[in-house]
Amino acid sequence: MNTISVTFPDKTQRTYEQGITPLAIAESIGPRLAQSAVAAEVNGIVRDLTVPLSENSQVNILTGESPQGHEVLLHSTAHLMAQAVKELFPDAKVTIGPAIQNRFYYDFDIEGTFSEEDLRSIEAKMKEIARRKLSISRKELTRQEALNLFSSMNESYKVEILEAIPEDDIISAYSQGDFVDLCRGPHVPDTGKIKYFKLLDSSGAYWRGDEKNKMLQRIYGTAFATKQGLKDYLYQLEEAKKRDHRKLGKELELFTFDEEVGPGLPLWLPNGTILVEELESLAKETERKAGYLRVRTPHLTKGKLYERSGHLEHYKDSMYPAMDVDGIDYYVKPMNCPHHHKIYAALPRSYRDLPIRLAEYGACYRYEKSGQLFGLMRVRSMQMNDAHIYCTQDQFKQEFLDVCKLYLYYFKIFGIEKYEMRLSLHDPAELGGKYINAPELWLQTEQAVREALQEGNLNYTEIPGEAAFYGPKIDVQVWSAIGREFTLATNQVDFAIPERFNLTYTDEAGHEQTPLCIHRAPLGTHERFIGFLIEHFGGDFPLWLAPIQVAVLPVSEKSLAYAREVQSLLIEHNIRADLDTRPDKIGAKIRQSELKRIPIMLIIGEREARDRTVSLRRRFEGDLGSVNMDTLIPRFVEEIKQRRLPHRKTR
RNA sequence: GCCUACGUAGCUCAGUCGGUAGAGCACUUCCUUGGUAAGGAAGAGGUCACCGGUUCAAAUCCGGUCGUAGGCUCCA
Repeated sequence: MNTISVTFPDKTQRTYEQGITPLAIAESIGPRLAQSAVAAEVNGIVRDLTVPLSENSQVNILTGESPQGHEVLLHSTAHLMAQAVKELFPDAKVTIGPAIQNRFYYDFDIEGTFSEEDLRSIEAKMKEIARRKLSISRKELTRQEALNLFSSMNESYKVEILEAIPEDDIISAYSQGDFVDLCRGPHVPDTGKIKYFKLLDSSGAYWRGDEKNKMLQRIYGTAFATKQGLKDYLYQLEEAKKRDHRKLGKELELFTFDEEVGPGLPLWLPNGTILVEELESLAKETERKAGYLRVRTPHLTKGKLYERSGHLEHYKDSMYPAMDVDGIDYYVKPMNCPHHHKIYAALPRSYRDLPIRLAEYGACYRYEKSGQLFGLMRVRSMQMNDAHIYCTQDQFKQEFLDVCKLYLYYFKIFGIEKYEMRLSLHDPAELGGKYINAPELWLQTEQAVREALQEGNLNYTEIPGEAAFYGPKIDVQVWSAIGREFTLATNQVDFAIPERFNLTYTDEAGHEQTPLCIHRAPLGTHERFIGFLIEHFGGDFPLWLAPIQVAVLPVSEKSLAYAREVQSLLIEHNIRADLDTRPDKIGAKIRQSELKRIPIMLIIGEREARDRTVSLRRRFEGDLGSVNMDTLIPRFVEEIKQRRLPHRKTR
């Protein structure tokens, strides 16, 4: 019998008989490894544990705790669920069931829907099948065999998938007991490997994600290699719910929605308004230093402007319908750009004036489809920290880089560590169609953007074919504590202006030239940004943002007069201070302030009144002892001015 | 927009078989004047989302509308 040499990740080598399976290798290393193995990475490819090895190989036995192993486990759990569904609902047709981040789903075509009880009984059936320890085996089929098999099973979706598989791909099916599924694999060797799982929820999902197709029923679930892993994940989901900006927004009285006002139209309560205005101050201060000029424009505009801008042609579905004013169509604005272009065009411009950076906290209205609305993250009325930079070709790279640096400046202030910049490029094949036909301009600008990013040492990924119709763009993705991904900031280059708005400047030689326009919103919209911040900070805002910065808490009415003095002193120094005059005990007042997540508490009893001091208590730090107000106030003022982050880690 | 679920006091939520509305917190008043996460008592607070239907009788059953949530799709 021939032998082969197997190399392990730690570079050790062992010799085995040719045809040995990774499972047998795992057994030879130790029973515990064999027990927890779910798949094997053979020469860099994740494979089934039961595939025999025919040649010298590098082998990494994967347990369900490795990322690749976890994916296999999740995928196999999806199959287990499909088997359970087929046993309970024989008429259900299976479609696809992939693993996603920490979860899996499977889409079924059934009559009606899955109820909560259905999920429970499916889960119970899954446990039962898992206990049967059915071995999971792979079989490679010819296209015709596969078509015959799935046609005979009446699995029309599988037949449809088969028809779309390219000619030379290997077609494989996995079976466990009576259940057979068309699948590329790999899978765990038997259902007994699947121990710790939970079905999370069900919902509708279109076949192939296309709303023209039939609505299928999707079930989401999760699975882990260990009991603790599952427990931790479910705990994490619970914790994430506590940080949900909609829940915190209510608890901390930041914003509200009202049925009579309308969906997606947030009302900012006084506490939330403080957040909005602090962000505005930050942006105004930053932009003033960066040479931006502030402008203001109306909310209503004639349709003619949006014909010129191209919005009515490309964007009409997302605009509120026109209102008729004296026989002329007027629209509420969905974007500020056309107005800013008009401001640029209002005066003759020389190359000496450029770059011109026009900034506005402009309110916009977009008609989002009702199903898209989501708390503050997706709304119909919004305010953007918008600006448009008009510059020459020569100035473009520097201007673009400066904008990107602005992002980083803001991210540092907010302690945003995880973000991703996505550079969306045009697709040359669609010039003149999806993209305006200016091939040289595209290439030249995209290259300038790349260089700007590289010079700024910014990490980014390139996404071909995702640019706006008028130019390349950078979107900045961030992830909220709940794990939702959001496009917060955007930075776009606009080529469409020259032809549509006739914007010009006079160059050194006295010739008319067309400027480039950069459209940028580093904080995106107030609504989404604050929604994100609420989740990012879990409601514990840094001092400069906290709606109530200081709670003044008198121990009893005897020290109320001095407490009032302290509050006035704080307010004089522009510190937002609340005074708790309720006849509660000090413990209760502290609890209330803690629940409201007020960062600083000043406790004032007779001792403090006598010594003219305060007892300082900070959230997450507790009692910090008695301090003189004269030393305390400059410290608070400085912390606010520098916009320092809280001591505690925010994520 | 589509699928599904949900909508009861300011908030969080009970409410059985259809028989006319409940708790905790918050709020108001009173007692208590206290020392670092809940002192005590009383009171007030509801068109059970809205509209219609079935019924002697609807928070409860049925239909519609509005809103919210989880998805699908799309985006700041």
